[in-house]
Formats: sequence, C-alpha cells, structure tokens
Amino acid sequence: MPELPEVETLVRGLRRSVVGRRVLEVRFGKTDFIDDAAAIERGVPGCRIAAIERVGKFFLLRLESAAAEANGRPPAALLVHLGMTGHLSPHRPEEPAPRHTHVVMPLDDGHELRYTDPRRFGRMALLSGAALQAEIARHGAEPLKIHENEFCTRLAARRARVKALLLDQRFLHGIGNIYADESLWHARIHPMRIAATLTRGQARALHRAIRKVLAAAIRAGGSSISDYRDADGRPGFFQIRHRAYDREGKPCHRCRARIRRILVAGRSSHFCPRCQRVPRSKQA
DNA sequence: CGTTGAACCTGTTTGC
DNA sequence: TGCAAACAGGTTCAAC
Repeated sequence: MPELPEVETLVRGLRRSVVGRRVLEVRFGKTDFIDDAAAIERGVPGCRIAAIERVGKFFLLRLESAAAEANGRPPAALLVHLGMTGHLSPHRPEEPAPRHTHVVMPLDDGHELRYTDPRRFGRMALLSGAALQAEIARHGAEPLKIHENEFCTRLAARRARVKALLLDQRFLHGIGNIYADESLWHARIHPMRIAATLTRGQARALHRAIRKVLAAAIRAGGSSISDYRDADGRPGFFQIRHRAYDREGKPCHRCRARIRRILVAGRSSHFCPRCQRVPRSKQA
C-alpha cells in the first residue's frame, strides 16, 4: 500500500501529533517482522520522539533519551517500514484496536501510537550510529531530489528493464508499483524498455514525470486502493488520477486505446500499448 | 549484471 | 453457492 507519497503524507500527519511526545511503554503482538523486539522494549520507553523523517519508504522516528545522552551513546532512531499492509497512527486508548495490531506505544499525552499490519511484510528496528548510517546508505537517491543529469547518467549505465529499475530501491528510494506505472505512462515509455536504450529526451521525460507524479500524489494525500489511510484516518485521493495503474481494459486518457497489463519484474505492469510503444527488439 | 520464481503472511476478489 | 485460484501498495534470496 505505501509508497513514497503515502509515507510522506503519514509522516506529515505524525509530525503534528506525536513529535515532542514521550513514549511511556511498548507492547507487542506478533514480533516476527521486528529486527530485535527486546532491544526496542529495552530502549524506547522513556524516549522523547524528537523528529520524524521519511527516507524512501521508511519512517525514521528520531529518539532523544536522557539515559543515552548521559552515557554518551549516539541518538537512536526507530526505523519503520510498512511493507504492503502496514499502518502507523495515533489513537485514543479507548478506541478498540483492530486485528493485527502488533505494536502499541502509549504516549505521555494520553494517545497511543499503533502499528497495524495484517501481512507483517513490514519491518521495525531500533538503530543508531553506524548501523543506522549503513541502513540508509544501502538505498538509492530520493526521487524528488536527484538531479536530472545524474538520473540520466545512471539510467544510461543500466541494461535492466526500466520498470525493474524504478522498483529497485538501491536505484531510487521510494517508488513502488503504482508510481512506477504512472511515471512511465506520463513519460510514454514502455515498462520493458532497457534503460540504457532510452534517448536522452526520454530519460529526461521520465525524470520529469516521476517528479510530477510524486508531487501531485503527495498533494492529493497519496493513493487509497483499498485500505490506506493517513495519520488522521482519512484516505488519499490520488487513485482517481491514476492513468495506468489498475486500469486494465480501460481507455487511455490520451488516446483511448485499452490499457494493458503484463508482468514485468514479477509485478503487474499497466501501460498504454499505443502511447508506450513496445521495445523495437522484442518482448511484451 | 539481470531475470525468474519462490518465500514471507493474510485477506479479498475472481473464475469455474 | 462454494471452493480454489489469483491477486494485492514490498523485499529478499537462491538459482540460472
């Protein structure tokens, strides 16, 4: 569910509601998606949430603790990834917790921060210092920050299918299946095109399309396909502006040809067979 | 380097 | 109607 725009929307909501709050306690349901639940149980209670950042599809809850400072330990951060079905938001304790609520953190303002995730493809880890740096370093550039020239240069060096590359978090950090398909539609590029064979103009168009799509999606509060909600429980609205994703058989908004769905990099890929021409060579 | 398929897990939708 | 298969916003790993 959550790609960069959804995580960004959630981060903005959480900044208003939980930054500055102190975590009183951490309670767990299932913990098989957590790197080291015992470390979280030990290290998080008593900490103040000093800041919340988004890194790709990750949340970074920066923690401040008097104990760590006194011992000269580097500040820790709680890293959270929502996987396919994760959700993170504050609630009143009297509000019944839905099924699959696996982490509950009561805060000093009477609310509790809950992590809910039916499939448990998400991830949570308490990291600091070198381990935190390493985790961030293994991922690629932020798609809204990378410069056009660098984007084009890196694309030109790769023989992978462009869709596979957009989904590769070491190439760009934060794009998932929805925004890959939407960006390729806007740039009029077939998902199976080999990255290095794109013309400079096409590469620039893709860079521009990614920026445009992500920015518009953030303004719309993300895409709600079935269950995504922001920190205040409201759905996003970008799904009504999808041009390719989940539109198999529906008319292309540019040329009315029927949107097709094929498998690329093991993922459903939606594109317009007329606007996004098949690679000359073969395939698709 | 790159691709494919499976695995992780639960829920919902689709097809016969 | 009912059950099984297919599919889902993600990531990782083995095998080729």
